[in-house]
Amino acid sequence: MATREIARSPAVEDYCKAIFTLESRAEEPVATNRLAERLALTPGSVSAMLKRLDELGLIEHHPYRGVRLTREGRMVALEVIRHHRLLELFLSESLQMPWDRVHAEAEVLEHVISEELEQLIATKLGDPTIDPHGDPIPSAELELNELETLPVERLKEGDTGLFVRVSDADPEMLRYLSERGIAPGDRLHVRERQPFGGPLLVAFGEGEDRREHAIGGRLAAAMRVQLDSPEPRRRAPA
Amino acid sequence: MATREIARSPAVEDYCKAIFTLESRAEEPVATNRLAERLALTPGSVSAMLKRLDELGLIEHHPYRGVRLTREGRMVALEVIRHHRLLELFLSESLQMPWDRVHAEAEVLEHVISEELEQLIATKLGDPTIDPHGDPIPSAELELNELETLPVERLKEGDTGLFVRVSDADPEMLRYLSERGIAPGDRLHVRERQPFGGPLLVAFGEGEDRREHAIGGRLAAAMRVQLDSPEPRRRAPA
DNA sequence: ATCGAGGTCTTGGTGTGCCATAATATTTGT
DNA sequence: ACAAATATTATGGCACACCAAGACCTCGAT
Repeated sequence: MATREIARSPAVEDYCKAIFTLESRAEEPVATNRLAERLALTPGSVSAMLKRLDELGLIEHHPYRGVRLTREGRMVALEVIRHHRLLELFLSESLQMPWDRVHAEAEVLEHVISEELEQLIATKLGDPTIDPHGDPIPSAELELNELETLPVERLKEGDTGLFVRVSDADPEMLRYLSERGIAPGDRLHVRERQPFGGPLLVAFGEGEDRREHAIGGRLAAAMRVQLDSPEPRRRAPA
Repeated sequence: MATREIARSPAVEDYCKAIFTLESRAEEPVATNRLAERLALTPGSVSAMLKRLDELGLIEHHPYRGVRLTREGRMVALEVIRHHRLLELFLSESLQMPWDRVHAEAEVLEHVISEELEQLIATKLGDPTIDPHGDPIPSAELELNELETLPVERLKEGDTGLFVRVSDADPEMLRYLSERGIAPGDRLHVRERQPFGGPLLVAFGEGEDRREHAIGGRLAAAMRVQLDSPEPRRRAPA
């Protein structure tokens, strides 16, 4: 029952990666339609592929019930995610590629770099643990430690914390943030929360650099924060 | 009649690249079998693909007569070769990947890097003109200037010159050379030429570093030299 | 100069991976 | 219990490879 090395096409890897991230957002098995949506494919195509992945032993597919990764499938996903995030950091750090472009480039490269190149890049970067968007990088042994974070939209007035992470998927958003000098690692402080699902007024940075910005909409959902006072919080926004 | 950007799969690019290099070794159009051999495919597969490439306007295929690149096809080839050689240099220079491994890695990466990444790499390396094996790198405008070189096997006793280039295709060979401290850029001097197609005794380097090696067989064909006295020479070996 | 023989090349039929669309099946909410 | 939402199967297409069969070319012997 050795790990099967066959049939690891870009498509297969993309499916595993997508299932992995959808799986870690919710406890239930992943639905075909969610997957189709995320991969920008038709449900029919996805259904067919799921059958194959099941036969390959990468997922467990219970028809009409959804899908879960096997241990093996999870390894594939983590491997690819490690590649992706190392590449993002590498492109941004070593080649000065702008923040908002590294994602698209890494999306392709992640499927083709050798283990040896992965290793060289990791070493060159000093075995980093987070990428430029604040996403944690799985270790060489494929251990991933996610930290507990909240999206900005769930913060309350007076909350302080560290802006740690932002989805890398939308270049527009990243450009918006970097134009305003906001980046993961910044301290933040919620000054005011407007009612009716409106934006939050948030101060970023400290001392001289301190600047206020209104954060709302999809942006407030994509930006994630590590709270100073880790007081537990329920699902629903205030 | 704008340059058609469609249908540039890795396979298509590999065909163009292979045709390009075969074409530049001989004046006649490239034969299907040569191509099949170089790409490690069956002639049948190649034949089918050549038909497609012709329809795409990348080659001119005269059935049973061989194949030539069009201007457009040549551009595709040069673009990929530029990628390949920049990547080789980058991997070797910026990431310390050993000389004999960069080729295989570049072989895959060359098809997937964006124009922007190409640009960043070129800039980082200072717009280099030769790669670590001494192969010239096409400019951003896809101009390639090959220098006149002779394989070591065609040198005569007493010849001196610069070892400028070695085929990147055989890692064994590259490892052999680097173990002995021989690399493109070394000066060389032919001490003795053994008869009956035997090896040549060649001194590399100068002063302290000077060392003699016997070079023969496929190695003597793969290593190329820029002669000090560019006295013209005929085809056949002495 | 003609006629094979043998190498070279192309064609045709297949298979695989991955996608699409359309028709069909299953589950779910009311 | 049935419409709506969700998922699956069936069928087809495209890219790209393989093998086997047949077409074409060349060259040497007559």
